[in-house]
Amino acid sequence: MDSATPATAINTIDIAALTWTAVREARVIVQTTSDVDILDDGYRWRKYGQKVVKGNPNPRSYYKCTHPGCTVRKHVERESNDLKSVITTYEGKHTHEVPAVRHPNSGPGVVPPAMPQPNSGIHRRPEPAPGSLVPFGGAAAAGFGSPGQLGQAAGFSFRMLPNGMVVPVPALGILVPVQMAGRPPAMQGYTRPVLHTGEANVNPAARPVLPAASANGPVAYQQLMGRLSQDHQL
DNA sequence: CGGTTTTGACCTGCGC
DNA sequence: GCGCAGGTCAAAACCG
Repeated sequence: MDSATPATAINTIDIAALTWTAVREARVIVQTTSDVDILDDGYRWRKYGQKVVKGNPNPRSYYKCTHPGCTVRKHVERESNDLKSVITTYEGKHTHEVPAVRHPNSGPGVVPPAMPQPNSGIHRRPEPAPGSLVPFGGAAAAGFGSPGQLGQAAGFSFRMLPNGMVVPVPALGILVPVQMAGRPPAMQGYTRPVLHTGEANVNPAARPVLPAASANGPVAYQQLMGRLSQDHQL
């Protein structure tokens, strides 16, 4: 039994790297500190596979966006040395709006809620991880969508860095829309960047300037995607 | 009944 | 050329 509330503490989220290939494929890696594996980003995902990767006893789960025609995929895995750390890798760009069932009034330019309601979540069941996981329906929603649950932590912490770069994220959220300098479109041979928050793998010279964007609240992933797309004129 | 999750097998690519 | 690892697909089962 948890000593704390069942609500997950989403402390930090790092969009650590993104890779743009010649085929307009976006890769965004998000690292979160959470008890739940899945980040409820408002889209609907269907799990299509699970695999144990070398060097990590925790299985990696593969998800596809369930929207017709949308080929966006994401992988979710936990760090072997930190079960609280969840790494979500998004590949591709959504060709549709967030299937939100709650804010039909959200127009362009409007920042949609970071997290939809538990009901509009992604999956019905959490993965039977050895840890004390809670159904992301409630946990994710509580963590992301309820400011009161986590205080300032309710906001997202976004970090976009050149692939393979790591930056320790402060407690407060920061949005960093930084363009990728580019990386060889090595889809197959792509190697996941090191994703350890707090690790000193950062090249100071390459660190982007971080605008204070967290004050306004959380930022949805899809907005992030959209921003990236605009930056790259996809 | 529809949609999603689970699990195993198969295929492809890379490294040695 | 062989082996290893990663990623994807397909079929069956389960839940709402």
